[in-house]
Amino acid sequence: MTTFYQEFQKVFLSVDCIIFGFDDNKLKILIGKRQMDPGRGEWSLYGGFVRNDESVDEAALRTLNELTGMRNIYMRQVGAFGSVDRDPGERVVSIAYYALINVNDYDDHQREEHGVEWVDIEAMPPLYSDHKDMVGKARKLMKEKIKTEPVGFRLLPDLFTLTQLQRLYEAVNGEELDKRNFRKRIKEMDFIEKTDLIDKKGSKRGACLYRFNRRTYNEFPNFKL
Amino acid sequence: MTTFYQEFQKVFLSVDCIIFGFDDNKLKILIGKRQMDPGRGEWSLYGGFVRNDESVDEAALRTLNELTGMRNIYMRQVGAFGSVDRDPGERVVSIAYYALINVNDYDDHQREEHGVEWVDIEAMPPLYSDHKDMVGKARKLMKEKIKTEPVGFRLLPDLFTLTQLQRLYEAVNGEELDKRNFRKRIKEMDFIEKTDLIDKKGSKRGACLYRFNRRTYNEFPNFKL
DNA sequence: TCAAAAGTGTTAGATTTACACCCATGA
DNA sequence: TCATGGGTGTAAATCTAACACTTTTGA
Repeated sequence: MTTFYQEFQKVFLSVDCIIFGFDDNKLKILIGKRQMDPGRGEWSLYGGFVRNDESVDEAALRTLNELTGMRNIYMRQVGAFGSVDRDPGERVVSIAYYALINVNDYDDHQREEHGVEWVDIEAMPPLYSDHKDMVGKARKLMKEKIKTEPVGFRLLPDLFTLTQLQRLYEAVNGEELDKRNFRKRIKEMDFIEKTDLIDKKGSKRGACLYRFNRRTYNEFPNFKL
Repeated sequence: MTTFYQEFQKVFLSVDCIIFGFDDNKLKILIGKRQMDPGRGEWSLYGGFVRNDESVDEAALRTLNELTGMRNIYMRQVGAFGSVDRDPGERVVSIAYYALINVNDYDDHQREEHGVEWVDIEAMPPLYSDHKDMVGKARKLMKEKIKTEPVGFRLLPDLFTLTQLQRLYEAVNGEELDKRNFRKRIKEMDFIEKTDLIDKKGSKRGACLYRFNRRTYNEFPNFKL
């Protein structure tokens, strides 16, 4: 293979993952204490380096899979973070990605083995390097996305109650919603199907369980919340 | 300096610029025929490589300045493009940026020296590598941005008519707008100031010239179009 | 004198928001 | 029996969208 660009400098390229979860009516992200230098012991996003035989997106998926063992994770790019001094040792440019997972699908032992924890996004500790900026931008993008595309379901179990769904949107938007107006809008979306199953965990009376029907959505994609 | 990451591979990192302009009631971008291998002769965005002593954002600004001689250009990151084979020769990951400039501010001789042209975005030729994807994403992001932040003025002269402003929004949104409704909304925005100057170029009767007042906007930032 | 762009208000319909009570159940 | 969350409809207010004619002037 010919080398075309000898005169230019190369950089290390990494990916960092903002992994969102929803639990206890709160939006959470998965962070851990860095186990490597530089920055050992500081709270940090989970990341990895991009290899030469994989795309940047593939590197992010691989990294997510390494951490969670999960596949088919919803993931979107947040952007490139490229300050000169963002890594204290070497020039490392990082591409941030956010992911949406259902916390119940993530095995707790695997989580502990990797030394990561679910942390309430409203009560995040200081983070390593520019990771706080990454989280901020990821959150903003996710908030916009979840308004216009049915991706919020990725944060919930397959079966969920309308109150759970409402609490999710409240956590993401940072404001309370009116129960009746919220349910009115849900009713208009045929792809949010009522099942005949009842959830008894959340209340004494029990609440109907719903599911997202992707088929129906694809036929008539008119999501708006 | 210590090397922490010896085991990982480095990549070339470039920036590519989607430079939007507005002329002849059409949204345009600045592209040129590649003067280097690989891809010599193909239509391409203007780009450059990231140096180790500058941030990625700085590299984009430097590249924009190299091409246009302009400073204080409005510029936002589009994202990282990192397919393995996006560059036929070497592994090059590129960070795309879009910029908004007023075509009148760009010296035509300088433009010709760099061999770039303003091309109607609705009639773009095929572009080198993944540049078409970059343009698509840039356009989508710009379209969203221009709805909620007063950045469209960057594409117009300091003094502009309401018809010019309307044509700009029509070009970006890809649909015609109602003149009366459009002007009603403009009137509500105090930071779009009517001057007592008249433009006689666009019509026989003459149209009032307006300007964007950033001070007023900062006091009461309520833009929405 | 006429073609071409500038400028100007009103109304119907659609959307959004505010709001309060009864129900079923487990503790 | 009572505390807790589940479930339901209406009306006012706001926002959006549709629509047509007069003015000015250079060619």
